[in-house]
Amino acid sequence: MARAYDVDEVERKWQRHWAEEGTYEIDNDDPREKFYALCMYPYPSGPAHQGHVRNYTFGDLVVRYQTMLGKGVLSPIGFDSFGLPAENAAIKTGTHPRVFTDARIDELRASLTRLGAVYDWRREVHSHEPAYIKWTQLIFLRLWEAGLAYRAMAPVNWCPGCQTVLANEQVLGDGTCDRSGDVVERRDLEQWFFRITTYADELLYALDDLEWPERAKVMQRNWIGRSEGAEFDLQVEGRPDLSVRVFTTRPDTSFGMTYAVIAPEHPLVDELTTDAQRSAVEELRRRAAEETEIERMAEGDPSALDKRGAFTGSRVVNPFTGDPVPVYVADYVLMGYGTGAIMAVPAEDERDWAFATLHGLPIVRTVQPPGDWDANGGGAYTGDGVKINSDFLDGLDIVTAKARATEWLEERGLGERKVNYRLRDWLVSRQRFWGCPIPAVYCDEHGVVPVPEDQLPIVAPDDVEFLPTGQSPLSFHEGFLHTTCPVCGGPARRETDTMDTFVDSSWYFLRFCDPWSTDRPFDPEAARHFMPVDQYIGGIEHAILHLLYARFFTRALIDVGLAPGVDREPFKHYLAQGMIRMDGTKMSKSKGNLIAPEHYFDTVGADALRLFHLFAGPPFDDMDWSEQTEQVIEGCGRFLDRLWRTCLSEPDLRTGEQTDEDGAVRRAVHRTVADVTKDLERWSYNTAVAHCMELLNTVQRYARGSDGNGNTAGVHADVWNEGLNALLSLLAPLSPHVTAELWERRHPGEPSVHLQSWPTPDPELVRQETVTMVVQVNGKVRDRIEVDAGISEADAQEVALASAKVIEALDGATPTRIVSRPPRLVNIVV
RNA sequence: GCCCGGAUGGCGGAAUGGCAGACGCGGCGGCCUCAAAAGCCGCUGUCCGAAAGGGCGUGCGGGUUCGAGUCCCGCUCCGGGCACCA
Repeated sequence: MARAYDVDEVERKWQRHWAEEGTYEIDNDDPREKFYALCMYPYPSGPAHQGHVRNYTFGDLVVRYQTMLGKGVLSPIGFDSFGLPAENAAIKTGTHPRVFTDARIDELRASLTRLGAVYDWRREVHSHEPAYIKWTQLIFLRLWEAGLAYRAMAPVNWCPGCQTVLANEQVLGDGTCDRSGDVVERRDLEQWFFRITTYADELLYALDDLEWPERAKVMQRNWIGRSEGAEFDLQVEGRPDLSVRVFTTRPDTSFGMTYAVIAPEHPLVDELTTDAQRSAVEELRRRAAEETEIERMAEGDPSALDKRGAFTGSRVVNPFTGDPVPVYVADYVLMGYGTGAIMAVPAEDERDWAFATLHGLPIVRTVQPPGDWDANGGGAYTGDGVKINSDFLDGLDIVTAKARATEWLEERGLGERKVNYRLRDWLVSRQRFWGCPIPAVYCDEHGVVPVPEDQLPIVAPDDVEFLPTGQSPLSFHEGFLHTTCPVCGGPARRETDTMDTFVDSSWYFLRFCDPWSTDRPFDPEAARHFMPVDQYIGGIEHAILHLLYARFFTRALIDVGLAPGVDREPFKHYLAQGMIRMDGTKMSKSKGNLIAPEHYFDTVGADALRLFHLFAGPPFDDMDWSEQTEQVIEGCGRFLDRLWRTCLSEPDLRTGEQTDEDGAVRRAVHRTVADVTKDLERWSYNTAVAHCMELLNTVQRYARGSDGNGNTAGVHADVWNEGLNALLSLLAPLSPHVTAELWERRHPGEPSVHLQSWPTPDPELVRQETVTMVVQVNGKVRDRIEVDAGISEADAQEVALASAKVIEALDGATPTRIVSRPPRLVNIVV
């Protein structure tokens, strides 16, 4: 595509200029009102792909726009540089993960620069650098000290193909590994956890005030999964010393409990199992233990599950009725939630209903279902209704009955109100090399002991062997492994596990506020100044994990004293950018290479590619990369060519009095300024581009009229300059290179367009003078009449009724009603 | 199964309850040119009509309203999230 200007030369010139001038560097004591613009820092995977381009184009637009608004914008960037791909590459090729990663960082940094994205590069951080590791480890120690980090036995995901433990997020919905496709196994290992559950309620309730996309908030709410109910003891029949505690969200249904269930892993299974039942129970437990996720899923959908279970031989007493009911062991009850035991009420719970019918257990309804319920298939009824068969609860609605039943338990000291969460503590141990080492040592005498802070950072040695053994290479490195106990000085062994990389990304935005700090993770004053992030941009795939962890971490850092006074919510606005798809699927790497941004930087240039990403559709929507995409990108290049030619054209300019056409063009200019400003404020980037295109069309038509073939009075110098200046300003955050170049050529020696103030529209000119008034008869448009924008209701009606087209449409009928919305519309109803 | 989104020309997409289809892509026609490319101008929802003009039209069926792409109720299809959490 032949271009109107040397795109490559212009873009490189300005990229160099911004870097040399330090235009977007900001000091911590900057006096301007702050604005913190942040894109999720990327995992360095090599040159940018189109997903990056989209993300960082949105972010850069915000940085430049807010700067022109006069804010002191903090625009940092860094790299999420720990992670499995680098370690896998090391196993495969022998290259050290750091060498591999540093090379990928250089590539991605170069891509971002070519995109024209601007940052305060002095603040760049890499999560694998000792200067960052040190503080991640210190934070770990402080959380440990505060009881927010602890060690416990836990089942973990083990991938036999990768020979390593996986993070939960690396296990797909069907229980397979997202890299190798192998079925993930469960293993019990002692692991490190962060006590995120302490903050469950706060993390839940604070969501209400966040300006986030609703679906992201809903995902977090579901993930936290708060449920209110009651917990109480079921006395084991004939065993006054033994009871089973259960949790229920439906204490109102207690009179309908016809059996109880405990999880196969429940500690009381052995005690409750009679000799006669032992072999059946053992068989069930064995199967449950061996069972993998995928095998359980294969049983079918939950509603039709074979509710496998075995009778223990014991009975417990229903405290409400005094009746004994049988206790079963069944794998549909999970040890990890609630108490690992339930009262089963088949009439009001679908799972219990399925189990009860399969095992021939009685069913007692305690809520009156609708009259046609059983006729329409029946089953468990979980809706609202009147309580029945429930003694003192009879006649009540469910909400009242729940409260009454809970009170009844509390009065008798049998149980109490209880809130449970689906959210579990965050398992942070990883049996990997390429992550932040956990700063702990094991001493035979003193157990697990924290590494003293003055010994940080603990950095992994370079001379390790990368083998797919399923253990961190650190555990074979004698020099690293052996140390001394900080308490007694005796021989001790280092922790060889590293931290989940989500730990690194849970506080990087705080480090950005003060990346130079050498005596603490960051200066709280700097964090107080810049936090919270005013605009956070990144993929919705991080809606739960990263965003939840970061919200937890910010609170935890405040509470352990590392960030006093900092806002407890790190991200005020979150723009969840949509994914780029090809053929309806998420982009694969091989396909992604075909549309590599570098190719477009070389051909149409970064400005046109940016404009395309902004123009293609709403930023939160997924985008299909199709055959047509190429042509749309070229269209964006054509637009910039026209901009170039128009800005540098030299029509004959006149001065003096302005004509009506001059006035019309001026009004178009000011309306565009108003429209684009509004669009940028509401993230409607595609319409902002459209409005700029419209204005260029208007200005071009205006100029062309003066070429001799139009019927205008020619181009007025003031109108011409006002129009082009506004257009270049409005486009500056969108296509920064070409606008900077054109501005410089039109205003030699003056400050760059990027240092100009964002234009403000003249309200007088934004207001329309005349408006096309629509006249409807019975809601159908019959005429369009140009009227004064300030027309009165009476005049509007008069004009409407005088219209020949309206008279014809009325055909002599008398209006029964006239709805007037001057100056836009009059609707005549007959 | 449950919970969110979404459905508008050939395509991407615009439209505070008030002119549906802005802007762009593609297509058609024209100008320029020896010719092509580039550029420029015009047309481009659909049906009827030579035209003027008119009918119909925002997934489907109802409703509210003077007026519905927009609000309400009931579906269909597509996308996403969660799926034995008691």
